[in-house]
Amino acid sequence: MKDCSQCLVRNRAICAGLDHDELEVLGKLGRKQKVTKGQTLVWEGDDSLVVANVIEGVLKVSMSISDGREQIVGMVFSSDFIGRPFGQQSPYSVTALTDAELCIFSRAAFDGFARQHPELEHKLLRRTLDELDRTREWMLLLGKKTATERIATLLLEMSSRLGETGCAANETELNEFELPLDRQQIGDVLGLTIETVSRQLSKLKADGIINLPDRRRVSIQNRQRLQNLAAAA
Amino acid sequence: MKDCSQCLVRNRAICAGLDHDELEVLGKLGRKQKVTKGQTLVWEGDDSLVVANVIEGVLKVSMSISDGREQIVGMVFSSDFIGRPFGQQSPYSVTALTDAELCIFSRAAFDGFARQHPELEHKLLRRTLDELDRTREWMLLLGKKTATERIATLLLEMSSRLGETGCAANETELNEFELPLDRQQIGDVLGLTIETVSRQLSKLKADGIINLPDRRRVSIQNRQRLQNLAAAA
DNA sequence: TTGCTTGGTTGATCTGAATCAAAGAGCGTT
DNA sequence: AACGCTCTTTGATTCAGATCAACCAAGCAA
Repeated sequence: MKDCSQCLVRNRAICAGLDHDELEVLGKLGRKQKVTKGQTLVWEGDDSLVVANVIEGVLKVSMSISDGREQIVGMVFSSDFIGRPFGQQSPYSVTALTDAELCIFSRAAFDGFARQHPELEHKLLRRTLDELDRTREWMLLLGKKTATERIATLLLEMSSRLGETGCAANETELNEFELPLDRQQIGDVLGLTIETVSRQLSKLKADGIINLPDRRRVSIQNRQRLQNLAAAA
Repeated sequence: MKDCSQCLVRNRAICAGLDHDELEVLGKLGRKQKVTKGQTLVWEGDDSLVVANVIEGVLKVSMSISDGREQIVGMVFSSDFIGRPFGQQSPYSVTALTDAELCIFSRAAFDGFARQHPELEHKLLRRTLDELDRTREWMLLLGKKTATERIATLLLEMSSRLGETGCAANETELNEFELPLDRQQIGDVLGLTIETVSRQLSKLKADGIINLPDRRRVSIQNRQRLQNLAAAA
């Protein structure tokens, strides 16, 4: 890697907080890599060979049953961490939903570096705890929420996570954004079929709560009503 | 705390690996506490004041929607860690499913100790990563599996987790065990109603796959068929 | 212009699990 | 042994979302 100090996610990824020398060592272990939309970086069940920071783009984390049913179990955004450190196999696949740019490390090398840099492990721990919280929130959605509640929750979550910039002064809830998911993928996140997703979105549009300028764009017309529908905890 | 060296989970909990002096310091921060079945230790949304190691017993981690719908998002067994370190609020409740014995720490004190003991944080990180894997596996269940598959998966999971002793030479898959959950709670783990749970269990019994000696006991008669029904990934 | 492809919508019908309703079964108390 | 309690099972009915089946719209190639 050329120069971590110029990295787009320098202050938001887990490498933030490392000093100049440490960054130099870590930088030698990693390499920048572009992946294209649809490309799978890690396959469920395969040896866990790489981990990475996301510099730019959105990826999905998914698990599936042998007959083809698939569930998206996580979404990874700019500055987030990808992969399964300290584990022989990856229990899930990681696939790019948009073109993306990553900072990739061999898992073994990263594990070794991490064990020697408590500050890095601490950041990774905090991130993992946050991810666990989000995942549990999603379990509540999958176990107990109705189709309408699920769609509303997803739109609000995307509005919020796509608006994150890492800069505390600049946390926006976007009112218009481009979904990094097609209808099938929305279904795979929410535990619904493509038809149900489509119907629910059409309903929200008919009710004037959202607008759908094109296949991928969503514009929130009435956030309050959307929040009511999401049946927040 | 009197003496960590005598602790039942000495070699399995996250404190394993600390040396004598460290253990003494940590021991002074913690206290043993018994909780009775049904008692709630941490309330969803409240300040995260305590964390703990489970010495003995089983607890549930749950989240709910304001109208009362509840989802169990995790189960905690002997030697597991409870609570939300490094966070102001706890996003979930923790409630004892059986009488239990805990080793409790104030969250703030534990956070401080952890930050100064990388080995402890490392153990906590590994545990959190494992818990995240299990949680994602459960998302697949909630999003995509049928009622039959869910019940079969739960029975196999309980058989395996109740059989864990921490001693690698002694990992058993129990063929008969006592469920720490009543029917309602099974429903709350699986995203099903109590009636569906009851019907599915009756069906498995009628098919000779399991036996139900009493309300809480389960005895697996044909593990292979149960595994087939679970539709493993 | 036509045809083809991919992704999305809409309608009709079906079904697995929820809901509604009523019995049982086990158990401690009097 | 009769009562009240909680938990569980079983049966009848309903319904949200799945499935099956057209159809539509945008992009693009020839």
